[in-house]
Amino acid sequence: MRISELSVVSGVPVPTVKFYLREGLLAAGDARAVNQAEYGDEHLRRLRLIRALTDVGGLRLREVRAVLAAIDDELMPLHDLLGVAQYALVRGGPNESHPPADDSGGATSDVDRLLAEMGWHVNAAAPSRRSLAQAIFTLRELRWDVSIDDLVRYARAVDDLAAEEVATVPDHGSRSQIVEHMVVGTVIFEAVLTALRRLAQEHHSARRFAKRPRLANDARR
Amino acid sequence: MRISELSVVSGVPVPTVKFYLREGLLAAGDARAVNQAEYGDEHLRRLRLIRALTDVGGLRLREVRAVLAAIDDELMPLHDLLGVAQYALVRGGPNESHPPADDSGGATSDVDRLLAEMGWHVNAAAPSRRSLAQAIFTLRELRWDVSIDDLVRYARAVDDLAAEEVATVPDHGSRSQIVEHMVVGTVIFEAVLTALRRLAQEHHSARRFAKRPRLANDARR
DNA sequence: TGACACAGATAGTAGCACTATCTACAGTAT
DNA sequence: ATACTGTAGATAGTGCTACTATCTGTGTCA
Repeated sequence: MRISELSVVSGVPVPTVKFYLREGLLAAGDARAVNQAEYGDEHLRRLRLIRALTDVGGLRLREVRAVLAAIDDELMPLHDLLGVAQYALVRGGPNESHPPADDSGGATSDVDRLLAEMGWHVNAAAPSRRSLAQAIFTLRELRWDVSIDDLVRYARAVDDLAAEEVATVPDHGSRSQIVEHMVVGTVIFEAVLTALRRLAQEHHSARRFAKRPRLANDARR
Repeated sequence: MRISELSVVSGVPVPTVKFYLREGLLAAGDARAVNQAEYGDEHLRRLRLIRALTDVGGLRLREVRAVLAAIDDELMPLHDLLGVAQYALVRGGPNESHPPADDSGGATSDVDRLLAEMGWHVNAAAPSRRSLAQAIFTLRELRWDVSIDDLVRYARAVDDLAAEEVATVPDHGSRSQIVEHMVVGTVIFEAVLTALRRLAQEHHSARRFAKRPRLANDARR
């Protein structure tokens, strides 16, 4: 497969493919001559993964790069991989410098209490701890009271889901397949979950706030 | 309150506050003289909301503007507001032009089937429909089979949550309070849910993949 | 009265994700 | 042999976003 064909089947413009090559997101093709290279299925697959992570997952290329590096790092233990993927994912990673966010409301300790309540054992440095604390802090700043019980309710809802997701990671197959499964599961199913929550909200919101329930096929806006 | 004080208590630099004023995200202060204006609590509150939406919710300013406009539009029916908020939220709104994404896998009709299965009545033009279909399509492109049953499992997990969220929207208080509640609930709790899912994943992943399970005196539920 | 803060305006910056163009060469069609 | 198209690799430029800097004229307050 030459670069133009790769471009056509993936839907990614040739200059962009070249850009990804330069950026090291995509391995170079098999050079046949000084101006000819051959690309295979693994290139197509990687390209699709990159676009899935950016378009659906909303990752930036820097984050995609970190995830791909973790996928390709044969030495990285499997149980570290999720952490790396998540670290790459969290909004406001090493770049966006959130201020230490004076935690006078005790959002951080609320997170600790929640984890204890749920029996979740999570690395103290897990970036999601900080995101969660930040979100709770922000809610309180907007005068929204969030109790541990509220959080527990949310936590229970995702607990089974997460357990099942982890359980469905295959234990056979090549390492790269397993790893890709975990990453895709983390990133893309997040989009799925978000979309579903919004659909559910719209349904319940319509039932509560709509004056007369419409014929249900009303395309407004 | 003068602009410098507003800046200090909100943690937003003065030039940025000025920028928001220019952009119409923040109402002008009460002018006392040609170079003096007074800002009140509502300015602080609005400023905090802007930062919450951008920092925690990950919205762009254009989207924030749309949400704020909806909040301030006294004529907009309450049950349309969630839609507007969501429309502003969806990745790839009017700007990022996703291709129609040749839906040969039938992701769109799967979404329809799922909605029927759940009994959810959702506007045909709801942007979340498209996001969900896009995510499903992407998963299948990555050779991940997603069944309706899988989706239903996810949907059930968020159904109760969404119902409760909608139920806790107060029916008293000023319109702007109600509206702000809905927006904050949609946007910020999404961040909460995401963080919780990742924490749960990390816990379950550690239990499965860590070589030696730790002392593990964790009574789950 | 003199240092300082402020409003409003214009201009500049940094980061991101591409996109365009150029050169030199290679394969293919005629 | 010659023209044409495609390609690798390099450098430079674009469009967008979210600020950030600086300037001017003015007002406040010690």
